[in-house]
Amino acid sequence: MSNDDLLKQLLPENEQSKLTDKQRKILESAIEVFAEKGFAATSTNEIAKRAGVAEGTIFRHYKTKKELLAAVVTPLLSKMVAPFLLKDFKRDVFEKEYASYSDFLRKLIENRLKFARSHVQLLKILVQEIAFQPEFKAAYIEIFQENIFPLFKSVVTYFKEKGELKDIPEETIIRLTISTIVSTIVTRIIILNDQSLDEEEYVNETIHFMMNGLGSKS
Amino acid sequence: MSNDDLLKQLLPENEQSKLTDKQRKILESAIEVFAEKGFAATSTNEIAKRAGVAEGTIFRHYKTKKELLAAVVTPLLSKMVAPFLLKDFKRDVFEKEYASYSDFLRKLIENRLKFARSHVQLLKILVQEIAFQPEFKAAYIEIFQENIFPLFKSVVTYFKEKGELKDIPEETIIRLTISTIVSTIVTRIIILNDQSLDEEEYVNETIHFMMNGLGSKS
Amino acid sequence: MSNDDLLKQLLPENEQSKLTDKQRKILESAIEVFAEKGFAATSTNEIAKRAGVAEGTIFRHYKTKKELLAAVVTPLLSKMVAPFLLKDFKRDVFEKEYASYSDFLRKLIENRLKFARSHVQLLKILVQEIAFQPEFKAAYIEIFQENIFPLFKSVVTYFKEKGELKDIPEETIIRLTISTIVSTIVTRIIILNDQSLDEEEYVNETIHFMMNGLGSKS
Amino acid sequence: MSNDDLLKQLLPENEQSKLTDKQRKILESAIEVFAEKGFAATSTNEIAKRAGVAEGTIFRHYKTKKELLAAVVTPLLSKMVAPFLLKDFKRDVFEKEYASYSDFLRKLIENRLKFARSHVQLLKILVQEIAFQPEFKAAYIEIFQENIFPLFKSVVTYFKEKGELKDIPEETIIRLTISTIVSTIVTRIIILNDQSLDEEEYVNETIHFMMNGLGSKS
DNA sequence: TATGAATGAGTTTTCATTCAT
DNA sequence: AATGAATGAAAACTCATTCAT
Repeated sequence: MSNDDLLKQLLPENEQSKLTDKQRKILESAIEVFAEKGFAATSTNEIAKRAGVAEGTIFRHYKTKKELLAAVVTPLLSKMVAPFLLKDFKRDVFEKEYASYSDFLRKLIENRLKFARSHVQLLKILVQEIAFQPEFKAAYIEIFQENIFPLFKSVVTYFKEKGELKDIPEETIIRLTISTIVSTIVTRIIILNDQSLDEEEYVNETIHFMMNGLGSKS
Repeated sequence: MSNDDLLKQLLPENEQSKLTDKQRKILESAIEVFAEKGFAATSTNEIAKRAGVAEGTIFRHYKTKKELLAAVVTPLLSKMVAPFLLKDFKRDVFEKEYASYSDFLRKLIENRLKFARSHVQLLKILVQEIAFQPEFKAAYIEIFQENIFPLFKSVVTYFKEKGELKDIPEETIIRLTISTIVSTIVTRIIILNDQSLDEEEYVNETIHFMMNGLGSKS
Repeated sequence: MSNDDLLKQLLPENEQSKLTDKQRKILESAIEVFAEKGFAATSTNEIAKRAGVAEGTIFRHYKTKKELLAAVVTPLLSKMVAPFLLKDFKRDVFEKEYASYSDFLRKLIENRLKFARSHVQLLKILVQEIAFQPEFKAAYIEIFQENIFPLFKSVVTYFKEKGELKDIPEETIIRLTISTIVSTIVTRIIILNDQSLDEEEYVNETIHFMMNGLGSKS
Repeated sequence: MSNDDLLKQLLPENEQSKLTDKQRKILESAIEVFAEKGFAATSTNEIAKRAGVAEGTIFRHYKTKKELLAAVVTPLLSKMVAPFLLKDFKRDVFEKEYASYSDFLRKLIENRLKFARSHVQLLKILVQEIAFQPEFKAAYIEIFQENIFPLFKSVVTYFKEKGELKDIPEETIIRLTISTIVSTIVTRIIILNDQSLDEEEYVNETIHFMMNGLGSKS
C-alpha cells in the first residue's frame, strides 16, 4: 500500500539516519524492556545489557531515563496521526474511493489493525505511561483534537448527509465508531493473541455490527 | 438495588473486620498511591507516610510490597464476579425480570458503571498490573472463563432463541457486547471524566447502538 | 554414675524450678536456633515463633537478646567445671580409684565425651561466641585457670612422681593431654558424626596414642 | 622456602591482578571486619567505610553480602591444598628429603604453622562459617577427601612399610596426626597468642609426643 | 504475666547518574 | 563516542525493643 511509503516521508529522515548502531540497539532494547516490565520497573542497567552497550553510553545519548522514554514514545505519536494527514486520505473519502461509511470503516480498521500489530510494544508503553505521565496524556489529547477529530467529523457529516447514517449527533457517532474500533483491535491483538478466526471475517463482523447492531428486527 | 447488599455478603466479613485501624489506613493509602503513580513507581515510604504509620508496620502486615499489591487487588477480583454469582441474577434473567436483551444490557451497564465508578482506583491498578504480572492475568482469565462467560452464554442463547438477536455465533455476540460495554464505561469514566451528557441518555445511546447499529436503512 | 546426681546439686535448683513452661520453651528454642544459625543471624522473632510465644514475652524475661544468649550459655560454663569440683574427683584420683594416668584419661575422656554429646548445641554456641564476645572468653579462661588447671596439675604431678609419665614439664603434659582430648572429642562428635567405630575402641586408640605415640621403636 | 614461591604460582595471577584498588580495599576491609565481628554481625556499611568506598561500590562487585564472603573465603580453600599439590612435595617425601616420619611431621607443622599465622583472620572466618554455611562445609570436605587424604595415606603407608610406625590402621594414624597438628597450631596461635616458648622447641615437643607419647616406660 | 501491634533505626540492595579514561 | 568504575541517595526490608491492653 502506498500509505506506508508516504508514512515514511512524514518521519524526519534525518533523525532516523543519524542513529548509530549503538543508539538503535539502545532504542530497541528500551522498547523491549519497557514493554515487558513497564517504565518504572525497568533499570537502565538492564537496557544497557540487552543492548550490548555500557550503561554510560545510554546517558551519552539521553540525558535521563525519562528522556529515553520520550525518545521511544514520541515518534509513535506522529506515526499515529500520519495517515490522517495524508493528502490522499481526504480525497479518497470524498472522491468516491470510499463509496460508503462501511467501506471507510473497513479501510480504517484494516489500516489501524496493521499499525497496531507492528507497534504492539510501543503502544503498550504509550498506554501505560499515558496513565501516569500527564505530558503524554496532554500530547495525546492535543493530537486527537487537532488532527483526528476534525477530519473524522467531516467524514461523518459527509455520510450523514448522504443519508447513510442514522440521525444521531455526530459526536455520538464518532465516539461509538472510535471506541468500537479501538476495542475491536485491542480484543483481537491482546486478548485473542491475533489468532481466532480469519481477519477478514473478524473485520466484517465488526463492521456489520457497527452498521446494523445485534437486534434481529428491522 | 438489593444486589449490593448481597454483594457484601459475599465478601469475607471476618477479613474486613479483623483489620486494625493502621492496617486499614495502609490499604487505603496504598490504593491511592498505586493508582496515582503506578505500583513500581510507588515507594513503601510514601505509603507509610500517607497512612501515618511507620514503614516497618507495612512489612509487619505484608511481607513484601508485592504482597501488599495483591492484598489491594485480589478482593476486587471476587467483587467483579460477585453479581454474576448471585442467585437473583439468573432468576431475574429467566423469570422475565429482563423482558428483553436491551433490558438486560441496561441493567448490566448501569450496574457495571456504578461498580467502576466506585472502584476507579482499584480498577486502574488492576488493569496496569495485569499488563505486567502474569499471575494477575491468569486469575482474571480464570474468573472470566469459569464464571462470567458461561452465564453470559446462557443469556445470549435464551434471547437468541426468543428471536430477539440476529443469527450470529454466540461467541461473537458476547464479544461485541462485552467489548462495547467495556469501552463505553472506559470512555465515560476515564476519558469524559464522568461528565458529558446525562447518564441515562448516554446509556440509551449505547444500547440503541448495540441493538441497531449506526446505519440508517432498515 | 553418681557424678550426675552431684552435678545437679551444683546447679542453682531455684533457677531451674522457677522456669515457667513458656520460659523453658524460649530457652530451648533459643538454643536450637542459635546453634543452627549463630547468635547474630538469629532473630528474636524466629525464637518466639519456634517457642510458640509472643515476641514480647521473650523481653519480659530477658531484657535484651544478648541477655538471652547469656542465659543460654552461662549455665554451661558452671556445668563444665562441675565434675572437677566434686569432692569425689580428687579422692578418686588419689585414693586409687584411678590406678594409672591412662585410667584417669579413660574416665576423663568418657565423661567429657558424654558431656559433649548431651550439649553439642550449647557447646557450638559457646565456642562461636567465645570468638566474638570478650566477656565469654574471659569467663572461660578464668574458669580454666582457677578450677581446672590446678587440679589437673596435681594429678599430673602425682602420676609423674609415681614414674608413670615422662620427665617433661607439667604444663607441656597438660597442654598435650587437653588438646588431644579436645580434638579427639571434636573429631568424633562433629567430624565423624559420632559414628565410625565403636566408642570403646576409639577411646582406647586415643589413650594408647597419648601414652605411647605412633613410633614403632621402644 | 621455595614452597611459598610455588604456592603463589598456583594462584590465579589474573584474578589477583584484575582487581582495582577499590576492590582490593573492599576485600581487605571485609576480611578484617568479618574476622572481628563475624559475618552476620558485620554491616556492609562498616566494610564500605573502612575501605573508604561508597556502599554501592561493594554491590557493583559482589551481588550480595554472601557473595563477598565467598570471594573472601574461597581463595583460601585452594591455598590450603596448594602445598600438597606441589610436585616437589611427593618427591621430597619419597626421595629421602624426609628421612623419617618425624622429619615429615616437622616440615608439615612448620609449613602449616606459617600458613596459619599469615592467614589467621581468613581461617577464623572460614571456621566460623563452616559451622553455618553448608556449602562451605561441603567444599572443605571435598578438598580434604580428594586432595589431602590420599597423599597423606601414601606417606603413612610408606613409613609404615619402612617399619617406622606402629602397626595401627592408616586411618587411625592419619586421624591422630592431623588432629594433633591442628590442635597444636590452634593452641599456639589462638590460645597462647603465638608467644610462650620458642617455636622450635614447641614443635619438637609436639613431634616427640606424637612419636613416643607421654608414658615413661618403653 | 502474656500478648502482639507498632516502632524507628539500621541493613541490604538497587539504581540513575557522573566522570576519568 | 564509548566505557565501566564509582557514587550516593533512595528503595525494600529486618529487627530488637517498647507499650497499651
